[in-house]
Amino acid sequence: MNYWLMKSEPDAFSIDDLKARPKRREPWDGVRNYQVRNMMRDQMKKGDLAFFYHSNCKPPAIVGIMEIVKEGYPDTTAFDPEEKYYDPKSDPDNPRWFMVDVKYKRHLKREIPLQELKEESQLGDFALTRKGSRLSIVPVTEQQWEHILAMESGKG
DNA sequence: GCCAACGTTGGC
DNA sequence: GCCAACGTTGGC
Repeated sequence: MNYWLMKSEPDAFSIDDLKARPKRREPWDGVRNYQVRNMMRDQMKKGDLAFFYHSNCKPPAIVGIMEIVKEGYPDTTAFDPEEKYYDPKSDPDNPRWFMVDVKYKRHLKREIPLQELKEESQLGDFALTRKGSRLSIVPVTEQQWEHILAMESGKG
């Protein structure tokens, strides 16, 4: 059982958008970064839990929880020239990009802003707040997961 | 809108 | 394999 944090710009796809999808499920497509691709293809397992993080907004924050419901499989949006994330170098016979399916679990009782996560020294070396980190999916340790859930009800 | 930090591309 | 140029991310 692994834990993750997955970023999305709420203007493009928010947690409310996910909740509104049929069966509250959606493929997490459009990732075009090799490190993140590798995580989705190799490490993310069915049943893993992930924080939904709103990025590039005010304030950037963890807003909810979702579950990985389908493990890595080829990202078909890479094959379609009509798609925003079309990549002519991804061959259907040898796909370059992968995605997972996620399912909405719940909103947090309150949003936990990035600023608060940065100030929380007990989170230790957290991939989200590491200097220069720009990955759209980052691993979360079990300790960090539990601590953030405690922050959910501990303040605000 | 700015820009630091990274990642990717492609000429050599 | 090096590295300059360029593109992207995402906080601020």
